[in-house]
Amino acid sequence: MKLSTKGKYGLYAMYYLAQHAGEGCQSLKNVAEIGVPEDYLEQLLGTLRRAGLVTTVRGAQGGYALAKAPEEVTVGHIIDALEGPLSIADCVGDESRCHKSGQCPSRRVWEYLSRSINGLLQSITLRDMLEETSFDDVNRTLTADDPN
Amino acid sequence: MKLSTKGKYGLYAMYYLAQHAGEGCQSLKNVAEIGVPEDYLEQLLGTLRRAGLVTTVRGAQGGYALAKAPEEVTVGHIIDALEGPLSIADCVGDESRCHKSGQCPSRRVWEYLSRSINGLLQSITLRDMLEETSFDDVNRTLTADDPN
DNA sequence: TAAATCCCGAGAAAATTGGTCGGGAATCAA
DNA sequence: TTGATTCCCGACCAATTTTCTCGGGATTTA
Repeated sequence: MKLSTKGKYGLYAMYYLAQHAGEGCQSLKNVAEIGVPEDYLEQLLGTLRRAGLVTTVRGAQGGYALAKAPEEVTVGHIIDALEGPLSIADCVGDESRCHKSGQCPSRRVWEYLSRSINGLLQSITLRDMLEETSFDDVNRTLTADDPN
Repeated sequence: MKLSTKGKYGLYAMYYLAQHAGEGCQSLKNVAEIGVPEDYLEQLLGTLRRAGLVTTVRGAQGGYALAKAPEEVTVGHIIDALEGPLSIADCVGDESRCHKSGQCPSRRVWEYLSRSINGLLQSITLRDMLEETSFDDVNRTLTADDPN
């Protein structure tokens, strides 16, 4: 089980922008210094823009910047935008075969996991990353307010 | 972001075996009633056997059974076996570029997420699924004892 | 006008997933 | 012993997704 690099690349890029917030916008070429192919990164940043997470300025001296303050952007926002929402539901095979889908234990497990993982992802902001706190110290509660 | 069906199929199969524990072993054909193509399921069960999660009996009247009690098998065991361990680490690009990989905030996030999600997966057993308790009621702690 | 820079869609290459097939090996029952 | 049942295993393939590339267009600055 693994996450694709899309989400990882996206987080690197967003973190880069967070570090350089206040310095004006950063060109694609600058952001690509994090070690991602420019042409590919451009696509990802386009997606992040359409998701409302970054703003762009076109033309010379243009570039990318965070659309919100670092404390308002969570890891979950970034991953959702790039990889789509965590989806593990959808009963196996045709639904008709799945009578009592409401109580299906496997489904209940998936739903519980979805909620928990989403809560986890939503609990970490770019601000948290900028500060050097250890995440483990934080006593995070997993009460997901956006059950997906 | 999504889990593949492999893990889901595997969990269905293991749950089926848990439900029929004590009835002797179940043939592939029986297990396939959960709605998974037989030939494909056979592969998954083979993987689960090699992971030590199921035992098999060959020959007529043979079949599959849980290798351990339902309370000893976690969702994490099943998903690890079928999809490999949750891996989101591995610094982007060539390592050389990633000086101070020890403190890299993105890496710290991935590692924290890995530990948390693994803890979550390990906290649910087949026994939990057999009993109709709501997972949300359980106040689960996310202290992963196997940081992966 | 020229340079810088983002925007966008069309793909191509590689990896993964999901599924199929054919034959072999073990066991049981007649 | 023979045949039916059932698991075992490797090879293979189709579909999908991921990762990446390319070419040209639009916008802005100098």
